[in-house]
Amino acid sequence: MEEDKDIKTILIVDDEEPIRNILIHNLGKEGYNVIEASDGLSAVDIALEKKPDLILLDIMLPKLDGLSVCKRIKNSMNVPILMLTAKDGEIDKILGLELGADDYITKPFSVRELVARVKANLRKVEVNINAMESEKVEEKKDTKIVVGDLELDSEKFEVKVRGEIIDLTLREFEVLKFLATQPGQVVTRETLLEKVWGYEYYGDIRTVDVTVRRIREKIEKDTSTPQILVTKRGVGYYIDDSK
Amino acid sequence: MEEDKDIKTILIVDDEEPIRNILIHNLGKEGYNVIEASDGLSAVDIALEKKPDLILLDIMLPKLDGLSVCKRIKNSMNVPILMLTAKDGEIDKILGLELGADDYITKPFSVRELVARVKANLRKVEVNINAMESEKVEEKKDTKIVVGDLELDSEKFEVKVRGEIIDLTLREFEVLKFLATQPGQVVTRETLLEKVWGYEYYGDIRTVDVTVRRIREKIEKDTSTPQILVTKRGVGYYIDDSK
DNA sequence: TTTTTTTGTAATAGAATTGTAATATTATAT
DNA sequence: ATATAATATTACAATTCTATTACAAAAAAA
Repeated sequence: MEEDKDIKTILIVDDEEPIRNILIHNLGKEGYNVIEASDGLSAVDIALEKKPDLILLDIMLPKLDGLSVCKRIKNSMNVPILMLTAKDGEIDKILGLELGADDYITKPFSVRELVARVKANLRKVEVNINAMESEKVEEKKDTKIVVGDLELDSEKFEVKVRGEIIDLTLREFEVLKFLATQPGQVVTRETLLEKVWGYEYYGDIRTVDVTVRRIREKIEKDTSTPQILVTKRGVGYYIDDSK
Repeated sequence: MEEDKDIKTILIVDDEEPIRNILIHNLGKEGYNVIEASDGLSAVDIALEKKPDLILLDIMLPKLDGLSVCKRIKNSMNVPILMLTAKDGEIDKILGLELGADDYITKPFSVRELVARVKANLRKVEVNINAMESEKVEEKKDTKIVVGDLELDSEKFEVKVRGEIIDLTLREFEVLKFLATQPGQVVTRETLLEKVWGYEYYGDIRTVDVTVRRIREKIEKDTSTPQILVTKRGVGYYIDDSK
C-alpha cells in the first residue's frame, strides 16, 4: 500500500453543474485534486494537458459526446475512464460501442458507490504499474527506511529506535518519515506543513514544533539534546545522519 | 471460407447486460465470434452445444453460480475458462477448489487487460496442442495460516486461538484471514471492504469496525486491549505479529 | 413459510490525537 | 551582558477517529 503522498487528480466531465459540484465536493473531501470540464471538446483538451489519474465521463455532452471523448482520450493516453450513464436503455447502446472504458456507473448513483469505484479503479492502476515494474526491476518497494539508529516501516507504520519499537501517531510518523527520506537535509516548517499537513492547511506554523517535540519525547534519550531529530536554528529540522 | 476455421468463438457469461455488451463489442472488434449467456444454467447448455474456444465466466450468476458452471463444463469438455471475480475470497475458491479454471481476472478490469488475457489463453491452448500441461495459476493452497496464537484453516473454515477452536461467521473469518495473510501489515477499511466484501459493495465503511468488534469478542481475552487484531489509529487494522 | 442467525446501519459514547496559545528557555548578535 | 528573535515546553481545548450498543434488514436454516 503506497503512501498517498502523491495526490491523485480526477477529471470530471459533465454538463450539469450541480452534478459536477456534488462530485467535486465529495471527491475533494476524499483528498483528490478535482478538475472539471463541461463539454466534450474541452474535456479532451484538459485531459491531454493535465493528464489526470482518472476520468469521470458523462455520456451526454455538448459539442462532443462522451463516446467520442472516451475514444479520443484512450487513443493517446492510458487513463482509467469511468463512464456515467443515464438509463438502462442508454447503457446498451452506449457501452456496446468501441470505447475501451474501464468501468461504468448508472445514474442516479450513490456518492458512496461512485467514490468506491473511483478508488477501486485507481488502485487497479497502481497494482498494474507495480506488476509491470516488478518485472523489470527487482524490489521497488521503498517501504523501509534506515538512518542510523532509526528504522521506519511504512507498511507497518512502525518505528524502531536502536531496535526498540516505538509507538508514534500517524502525524508523528509522517513527519519523521518525511525527514528520514532525506537525512541530513534541513527541512523548513513551511515545507513540512505543505508536505505532511497538506497544501490547503491554514494552521499555525508552531504546530510543527509541537509535533517535533512529541516525536522527540518518544525517540530521543534526552529531549534537551536531540541526537536524531535535530533543529537547525533559523531554518528548520533534519535527521542527523553524520554518525 | 478457409479462414473461418481460425475464427475463435468466445462465450461470455455475465448477468449484467451492459458488461456483456462491452465485451461483445470489444472482442468482436478483435475478430472473435462472441456468444452470450446471462445465467448459469443456460451457460452450461450453450457451452456444450456451441463448443466455444474460450469462456469468460462471472462468478456471481443467477440460477447456478460460476464455480458450479465451471466445474460442470470442465467435466465434459476441455475449454479454457477465464473467471471474473470481484473480491479476493473468490480467487481463493477458484485456486483452491479443483475447478480447472485456467485464469482469472479481478473487477474492475480494463478492457485492454481482458482482451490481452483472452488472447494469451487462446494462444496457450494452441501451444498446448502438443500435450504439455499449461502452467496454470500456481496452486498455492495456503490452507493453513499460523500467526502467533492464531491458527486459520481455510479448508475447514476453522480458527484456533491458543489451541482453542473458535466459531467465526463467514464474514468474520474472511476478514481475519485477509489480515492474517499479511501479518503486521496495516490494512485500511477501504481495502478490506474491497477485498472481503467485494468491489461491487458500497456499504458503510463502519461496517468494518463492527465486524472487527465481533471478531475481537471471540478471539481476544480483553476486547478493550486487543493483542491480536489491533487498531492503527488513522489507518486501519492489522494482526500483531511482533511477539 | 417461520424461525434463527448473520450482517449492516445508525446513533452515541468514549478515547486518542492534534492544534492553539501562553509562557519559558535558549541561542545569537550587538 | 543584554536585547531580541527563535525554539521548546506545557496545558488545555477542539477535533477527529474508534468502540460500543441496539436495532433493523437480510440471509440461512428449519
